[in-house]
Amino acid sequence: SDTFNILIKALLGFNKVDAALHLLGIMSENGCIPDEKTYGLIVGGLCRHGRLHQVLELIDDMNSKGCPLNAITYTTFIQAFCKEGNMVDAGKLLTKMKLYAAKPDTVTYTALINGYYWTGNFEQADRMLDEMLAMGCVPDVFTYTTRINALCKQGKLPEALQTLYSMEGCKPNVVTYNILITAFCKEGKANRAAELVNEMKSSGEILPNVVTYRTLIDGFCREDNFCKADEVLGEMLERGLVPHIETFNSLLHGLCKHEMVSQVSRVLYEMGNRGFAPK
RNA sequence: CUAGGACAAAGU
Repeated sequence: SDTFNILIKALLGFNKVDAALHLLGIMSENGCIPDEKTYGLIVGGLCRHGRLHQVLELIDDMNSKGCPLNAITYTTFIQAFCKEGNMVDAGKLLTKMKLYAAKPDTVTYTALINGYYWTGNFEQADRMLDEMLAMGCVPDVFTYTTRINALCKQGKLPEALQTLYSMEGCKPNVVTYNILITAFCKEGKANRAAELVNEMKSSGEILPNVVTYRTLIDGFCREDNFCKADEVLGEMLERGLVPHIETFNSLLHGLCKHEMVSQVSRVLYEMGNRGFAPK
């Protein structure tokens, strides 16, 4: 069944979910028993395509074959509901999962916490975190980052920063910082955001990525600080990162408005260098 | 040797 798992994984990589399902059938016909991973792969594929009803059918099939869902597969399924914003079914699944002695872990809880806060249910998100800790699961970067995101979305930036600086057992990464950078930019504090970028750089291990730069450039643009935005673009290009065409456009918009002609031509030149055609 | 969880996306 290892062989089949490799094939199934490959098919799913090409989004060939039906072909993978077909292969699952063939497997059984040939007396090859799908294992937990086989099912996990297929559930993941179905979830990614929003075909949650078929997952339910598959679960029946699994049960009849004496192969109950394991923790990973439960989590995959739970997360699919979270992504749809269907926290009712996500919560039901969690209950079921606990009943079946498949212990929810940090990944499971983080997915749920993220789901609750995206749907604006911050109280429940906090409760999930409490439950997670009570169950002895250790928060990791993903958990902290999700929590910081929730605080930011509620406008609690001071608390978010406090959380950043009190992380234990793991270190913030570029995503953690990006979330805070976004939050400051949205509050019209692009300068503060830029400080955070410097802070992450000076940590020596975390490098800004395209998301970081794009966020910061947009932040400066919405404050009409196109000089700074242009500076950031320059740094980005120096580092060999490729901005999205929209980033160029939003910057050009501002530079034109302020009649910063020489910089406009320079940006256009840089665009051309990178194979972007103005459109 | 990686089957599951976290981030941005302008102007008009």
